[in-house]
Amino acid sequence: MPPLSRLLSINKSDEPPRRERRKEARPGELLGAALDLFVEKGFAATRAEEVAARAGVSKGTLFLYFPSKEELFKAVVRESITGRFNEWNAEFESFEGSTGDMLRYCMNTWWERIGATKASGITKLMMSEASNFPELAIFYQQEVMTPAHQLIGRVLQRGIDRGEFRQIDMAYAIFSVIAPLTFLVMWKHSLGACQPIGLPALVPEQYIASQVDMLLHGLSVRPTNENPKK
Amino acid sequence: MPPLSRLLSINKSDEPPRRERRKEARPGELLGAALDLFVEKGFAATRAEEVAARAGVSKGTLFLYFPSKEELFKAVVRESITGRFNEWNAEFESFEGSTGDMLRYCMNTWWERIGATKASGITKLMMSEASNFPELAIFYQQEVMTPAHQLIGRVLQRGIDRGEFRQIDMAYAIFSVIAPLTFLVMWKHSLGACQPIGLPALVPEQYIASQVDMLLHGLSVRPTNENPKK
Amino acid sequence: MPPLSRLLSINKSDEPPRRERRKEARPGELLGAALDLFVEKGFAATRAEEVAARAGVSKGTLFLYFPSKEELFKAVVRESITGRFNEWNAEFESFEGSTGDMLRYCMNTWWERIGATKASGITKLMMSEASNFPELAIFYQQEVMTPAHQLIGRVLQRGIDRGEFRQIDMAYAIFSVIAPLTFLVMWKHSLGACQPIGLPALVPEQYIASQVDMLLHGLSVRPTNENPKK
Amino acid sequence: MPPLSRLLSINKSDEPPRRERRKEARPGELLGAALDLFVEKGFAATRAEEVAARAGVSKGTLFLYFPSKEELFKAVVRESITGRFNEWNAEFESFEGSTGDMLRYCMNTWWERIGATKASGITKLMMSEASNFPELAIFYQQEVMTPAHQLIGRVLQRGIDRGEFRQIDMAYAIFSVIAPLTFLVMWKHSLGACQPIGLPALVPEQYIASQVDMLLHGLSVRPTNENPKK
DNA sequence: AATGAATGAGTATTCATTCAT
DNA sequence: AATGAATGAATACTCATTCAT
Repeated sequence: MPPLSRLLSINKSDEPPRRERRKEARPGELLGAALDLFVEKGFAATRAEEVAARAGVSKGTLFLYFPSKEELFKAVVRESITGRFNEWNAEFESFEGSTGDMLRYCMNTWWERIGATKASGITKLMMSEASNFPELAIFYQQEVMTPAHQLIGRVLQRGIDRGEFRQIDMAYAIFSVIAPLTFLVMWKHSLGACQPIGLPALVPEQYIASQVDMLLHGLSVRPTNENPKK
Repeated sequence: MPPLSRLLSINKSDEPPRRERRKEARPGELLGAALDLFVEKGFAATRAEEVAARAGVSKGTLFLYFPSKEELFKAVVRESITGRFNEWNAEFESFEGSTGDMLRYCMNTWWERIGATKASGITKLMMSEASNFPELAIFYQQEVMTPAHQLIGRVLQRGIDRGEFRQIDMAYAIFSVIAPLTFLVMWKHSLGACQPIGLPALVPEQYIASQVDMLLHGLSVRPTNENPKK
Repeated sequence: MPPLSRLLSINKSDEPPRRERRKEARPGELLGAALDLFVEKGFAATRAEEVAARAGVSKGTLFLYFPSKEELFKAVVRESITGRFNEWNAEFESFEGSTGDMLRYCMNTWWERIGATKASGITKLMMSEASNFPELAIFYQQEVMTPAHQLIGRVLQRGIDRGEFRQIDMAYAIFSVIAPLTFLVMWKHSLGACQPIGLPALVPEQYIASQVDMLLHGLSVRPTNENPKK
Repeated sequence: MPPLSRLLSINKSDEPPRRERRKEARPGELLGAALDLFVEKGFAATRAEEVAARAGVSKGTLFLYFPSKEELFKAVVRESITGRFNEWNAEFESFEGSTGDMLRYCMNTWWERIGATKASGITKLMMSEASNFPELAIFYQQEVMTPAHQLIGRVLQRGIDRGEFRQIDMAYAIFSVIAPLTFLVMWKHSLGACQPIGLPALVPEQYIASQVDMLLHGLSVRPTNENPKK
């Protein structure tokens, strides 16, 4: 049944809608727009039409590529995860130099490749929506968190083995790397965008430098004078 | 008008809402139920009827106390934030002992009073919903983050002044306290609930102990052998 | 989130919408309206809002009582079927008189109780939508067609046993009763409503009288002069 | 322009549509596919893309031949109805033999040429969709029902005139021929496809034989012993 | 005060139809 | 002529909010 407005030849504006054919590019454009909006507003508060509009297509086109909003969400998460650790593992396998430098390089590189890009939104997304998408949360744990733990664990172990780092409880020490980075992206995607006037903004590079500095001090083998009684 | 203690009762414990009818308790029960659900599912994905049901009242009653779902959300945040730092400031003003012990006490106490209780959900909420409620985010920054920064800043400064901690960039060092604690509540309320089988669970007390340990090492005045070239 | 028009207090007409509370009566009213519309336009072409409007309620109310349009359809069919044959079986069990009279009474009564009422629409519905609702079609076969076959079969057998009717192939003879009645309701709900000008309308009572007459002639024991060679 | 025989090909057989590309056959294949689907699912529940797919062409091609789904429906009905009675009238005009045989031949032939073929779907369609397409219903009445009435009327009148049939109310007696045949196609296209296990299936040829038998008995001139009191 | 039936704007999704290729 | 990507009006369904009881 043709829409009434079309039968009556009603055209609100002079510019006809652009009907570009970009089948190859569509999914990527839609995933990008969806990532932006899901990160910014959350899954439930993001309207499908908004995603389509930001990707420059109509509502219908979105559903041409993703069968439902939920599948779109899953695709957004999977897209940003797929095959990200393989390259990293190789890269750090061949790293030469002190493990301290390695850790610093590791965290700075993470910022450049993940933290500073849209991909960091995935972390925000999962933290915010995990309980609404339990299967995805487990998938994320397996595909992202576990490999990340392993990679960091290997770096720390290298430092200990080479006598650069002190003995630590590895399972929890890993969080000393993960926590500040995770906090950074959460901050960037939430309160960081609502900086109240008067407070100095958090500069990511400086934040990371400070965290690395504190971490390397914390891992150093020299005894501290802190808590001598303990 | 319900007594303030009732209104604030959601901060005190995790005990499930009582289904017995105590008229004066209604707003508090609703706020408690709302906090639970908003934290778990987000603002948009939480249905008003669900909140009412969990509070043991009917849908209509919810709107008797709160004019809209949005106002309910704001009330949840505001109630949970109200003046927590006055007592804390006083408490730590009178603290005697090493600043290291003070910092450890500080972080452990935060876990007992905030992190382990429903109140920690507010942090999760604000991180997740900040961009949907910018005014609340600014309110949160002013009422929670800024006082927290100041309190932590004062503790760290005490350590430096007393020669216990090394010289650091205060603005960023504060994040070395805030980041791990914030990460903990985010984790607890999101991915931590979706532990994939086979991985060891994160035990909050041990996590905090580890973070404190690393932090105090990182703040210690002794030089490290890390990056001797630098 | 309150609808914008309500926040702005836009009221298009002076008469406020009637908010009658009629929980008991709603399902019946909705089923009645749905039967009308499904019969008239088919399942797919009937809009849920239309059903609600004809029942004098809003869209939302419909879904308060029936979880989906499909469930509404099923309820419509089931409602018109439930416990219809019990009374009939008893009634005809106690019939006294010739079986011819019985059959005439049977078909006239069917018209009064079913054919002339909205219930006849169910037959039209099932004939039109059977392949869209296969499970319902089977349900209808079991709950309506099979009992009807049995009832008619018992009547015809009575006539044969009493020597009033000739020997016939019972399985197919039953259709000599069912077919004309089914045709009548199909006609009434379809082409009968589109009588082209100039043609005489089909008067149900006369149609049934004619069919009964033909049927009883057809069942009579006297030999016919038709097809003597056969 | 495809030859008429192609356009009408849907009336001739039930053979599945050929997927090989014969450009000239497109409209016919589309009409065939459309008839199948409209009959099976109804107009509203049939998707244009499905019709195209079954005809082995793309969605766009359908609208190349038919300006809208509604026009496609009308074309399906019109094509299937076109002039069928001229040949029949001539055929039966020249029939020799008893009118009983004529009527039997007539009904059997109808089954072979119409009832057993896809063309019978048109009857199902009109019965189901008449109220959604009143103009088509009137068209159908004029082109199919009225000629059919006249043809049957002439046959019955021949029997009466020749003393083979008893006096009857012609207008209604005609329905004694039409009703069982119409019922048969409705059954075949609806509930007949949902035979519940355990029940014997309706065999069309036997059904027709039974109906003819009953009809000829009913039309016979010999008095019956039925209702002697009346 | 409390209830829960009723409302209707809003949203995901479908699908007839268009049009660039 | 044919394709199928793109469109957007239409529709089922949800849920915050209202209000008669």
